[in-house]
Amino acid sequence: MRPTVHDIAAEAGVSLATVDRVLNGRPGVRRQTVSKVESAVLRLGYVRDVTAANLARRRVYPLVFIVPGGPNSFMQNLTAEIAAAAQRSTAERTSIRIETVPPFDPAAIAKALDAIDPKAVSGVALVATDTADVTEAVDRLIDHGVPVATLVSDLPGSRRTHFCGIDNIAAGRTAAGLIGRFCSGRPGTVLVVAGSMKLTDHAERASGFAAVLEAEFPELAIAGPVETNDDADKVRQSVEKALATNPEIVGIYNLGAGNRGLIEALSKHRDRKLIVVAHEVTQHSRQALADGVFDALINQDCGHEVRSAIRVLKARADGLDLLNAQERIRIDVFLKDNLP
Amino acid sequence: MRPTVHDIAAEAGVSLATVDRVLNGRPGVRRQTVSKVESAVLRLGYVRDVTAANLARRRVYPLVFIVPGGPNSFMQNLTAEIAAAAQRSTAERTSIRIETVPPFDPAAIAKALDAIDPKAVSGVALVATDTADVTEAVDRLIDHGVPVATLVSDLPGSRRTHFCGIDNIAAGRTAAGLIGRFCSGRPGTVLVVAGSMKLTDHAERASGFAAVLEAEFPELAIAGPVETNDDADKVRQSVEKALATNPEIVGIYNLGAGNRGLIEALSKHRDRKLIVVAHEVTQHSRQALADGVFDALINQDCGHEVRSAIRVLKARADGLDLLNAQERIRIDVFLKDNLP
DNA sequence: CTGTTAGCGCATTCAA
DNA sequence: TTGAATGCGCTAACAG
Repeated sequence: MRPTVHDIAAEAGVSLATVDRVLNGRPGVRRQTVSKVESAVLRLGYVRDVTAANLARRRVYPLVFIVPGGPNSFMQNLTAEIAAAAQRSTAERTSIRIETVPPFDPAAIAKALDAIDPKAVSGVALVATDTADVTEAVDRLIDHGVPVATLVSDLPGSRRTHFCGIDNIAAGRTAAGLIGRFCSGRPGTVLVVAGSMKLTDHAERASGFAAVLEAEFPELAIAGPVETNDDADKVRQSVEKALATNPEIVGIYNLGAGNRGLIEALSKHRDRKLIVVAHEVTQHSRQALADGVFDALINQDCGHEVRSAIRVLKARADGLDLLNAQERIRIDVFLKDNLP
Repeated sequence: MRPTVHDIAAEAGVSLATVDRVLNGRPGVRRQTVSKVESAVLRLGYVRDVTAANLARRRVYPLVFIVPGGPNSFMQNLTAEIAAAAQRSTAERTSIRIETVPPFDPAAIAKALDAIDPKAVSGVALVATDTADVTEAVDRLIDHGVPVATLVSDLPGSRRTHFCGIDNIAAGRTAAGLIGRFCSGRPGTVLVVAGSMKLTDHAERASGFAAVLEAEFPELAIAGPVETNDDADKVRQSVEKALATNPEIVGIYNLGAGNRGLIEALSKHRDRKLIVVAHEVTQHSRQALADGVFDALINQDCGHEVRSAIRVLKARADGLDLLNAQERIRIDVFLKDNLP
């Protein structure tokens, strides 16, 4: 039978209320008494029953998610996953608010962060752009004691609590390994398409990609990265132009969004046998992979990211520690053979 | 404020105890009264607070895990993950017993299953061999109302509650896609090495592999599968013999265990530039991938599998439903670039 | 068949 | 600075 607060109280020769004060670090207890309780806790190996505590205190965790709006399919999936988590909120004792901000608008993110009342919230998660205003707004929340998790794209300069996303350098390296091997020694150029180098995830993918391609596949050169702000039309135009002007291109790595544009551009060049790797499984990219238009997709499970963010923020709000292995977001590699 | 049992009692004009009887489907309540309560539940949109219920009834979930012993690194990792989960048992209200049985011994598994007292257990998980005795023993437990989850390798002929593992056909297909593309058109033979075709996971991988290789890479023939009972020595001998006698071999797919033996055999043939794909990240396979001895590894996250099994069995014991997306075990594809 | 009552393990008034 | 008493939402004796 595991010990309860009653056992501690008896063992320490104090009342329930005093035990509770010590356990929760509340003031108004003599040094002497504190250590009496603490040693009783140690002696009996007491661990608090969190569910009972949450019941007694009627705890709910008000959480805010800040995500970019716009046509980006991945972000729409992400938002849907947050909404799904919000549906489960009573069972999980959470209360989730989704705040949509315009895409690629650091000021809007900073403003949304600053509008949050630190006392009314037990955690914040956001898809960040790596800019000074956002970093500062995040650190302000941290200073007010609010746990902040970055989602999908990290904010390395900040003091954010946790990053819920993949290792994007490794993702870029993986893309290079795949393209390099699929090209099987054929020399040429690989076009790299990105959304914005101001996004940490994009910048990291580009650097990981370049590192491996240079080191292991010297026969392949890199063109770009061209920046498209994740706009499908710009992606289409950029790729069409590159394919028209550069006959050396043997592969394309789209490390950002806008796969729709890429697919359109490729539809006119089915004869060129390009090796194409892109990110995120969406309706369009899935079809392209199945059709052999894409050769591989690198994916992050945004459902996992959202669930992880919630677990991390809740745990942090209570000062509990978490299961690291469970929070590691995997770099999913999909060929058409293992598409779920 | 979400409604409680008190609200239901008031709304239905009955006592707390009666509400509880109806909610838990216990007998001894008039038809009339039952429907009064049920309609009150519907009207107020009541959902039970599971944590409070578990507190009141001091619920614990006694779980049994049956796993093969022996030198297989993957199974050792799996056992370690179960042990880690057992450490967390107080917080998760579980009580986990690990039962180790000799590897490749269906009778031992069946015996262990039959030794379980259905009344003393709320769920069972096992790594199954697909044989009649095991299938029947599983179905007997199911008949006694015990939820049973298969772990890693499924038991398709049984009425098991859930399979915690990867889609092994897709895993085999993926291996074929990888080997096929990495061979880049070079004709030859791929040696397939398996543990035992009596294991559903191995059989499924072999069939998925063959299907894709035949359909998409007609220049590649298949030799095998040779069965090794996951014994590293047998793997080494089989591979050495095949490499010595068959100069056509350009690739190897080890869909079972015993990677140590494979690595030893390959160490004498570094000049042959073989494409090698194997399963499961372990100490040895990880090193082989980093060294370029292996070209890719397909992995299943056994920590995830164990956590999933626990969630599934607990949910099933209470008749709750679960988050399917969270329980899908991914086919991890590792190149040396994304090895964690 | 139905209701009363006393907990589960913990937090929190309100007095002392 | 400390303690007694009450309640969180639910279950389970025990009566009636």
